Amino acid sequence: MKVSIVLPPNSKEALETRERILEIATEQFARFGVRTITMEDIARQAGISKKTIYQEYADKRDLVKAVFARILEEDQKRLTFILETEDGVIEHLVQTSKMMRERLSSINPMVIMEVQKYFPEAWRMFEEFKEHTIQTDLVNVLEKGKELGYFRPEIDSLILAKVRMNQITSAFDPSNFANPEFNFVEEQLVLMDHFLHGIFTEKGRQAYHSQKEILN
DNA sequence: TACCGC
DNA sequence: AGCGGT
Repeated sequence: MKVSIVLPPNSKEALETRERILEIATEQFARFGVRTITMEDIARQAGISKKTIYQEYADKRDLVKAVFARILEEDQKRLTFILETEDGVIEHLVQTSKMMRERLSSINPMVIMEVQKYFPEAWRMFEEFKEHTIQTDLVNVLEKGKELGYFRPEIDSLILAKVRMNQITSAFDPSNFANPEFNFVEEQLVLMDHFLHGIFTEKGRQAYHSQKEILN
């Protein structure tokens, strides 16, 4: 039996078709995987025809890329915004770990493997994001944190930014996912915590922990 | 919605 | 076989 999702008859068309497709795709891909969800599934849930989807997106790869691009963009905005506020270093760190937990635990880990394997262009976008945005962001936080006395003054921001990036990358290694014991989200959070405690001053450590109490 | 081809 | 694409 087919289950059809009935939407409010015309929820004001507040969302453009393109946007609706993107939202449904984002949610469905994250929950069930980019391979198990078909273009037809998305069309059905959106209450439109496949043809309409293909008017907005050239093909499935294009749609997967758009989904990823949007997630990355949103996260980036949230993070740079925090760092632009005065000080903001500690808030940025705690917010980052919160975002990672929320984001990663809402994504079926299988999706990560599928995208690496079957949607290399979308994966490439993620890698570029890592290499440019995350690295730049890290160097900025590290520098600012040093100036404000949260991190030990002798640390090399660029080297440590790269170390941190390698930690992130290593947790994404497909061989990890083969192990059922492996908790992807937990590993990322533990690695981040460990990294931070290696560079905190006492002031930084305390600020981090009290900020965590407040925000989490 | 039917259909093709991978 | 079933999905992407027409």
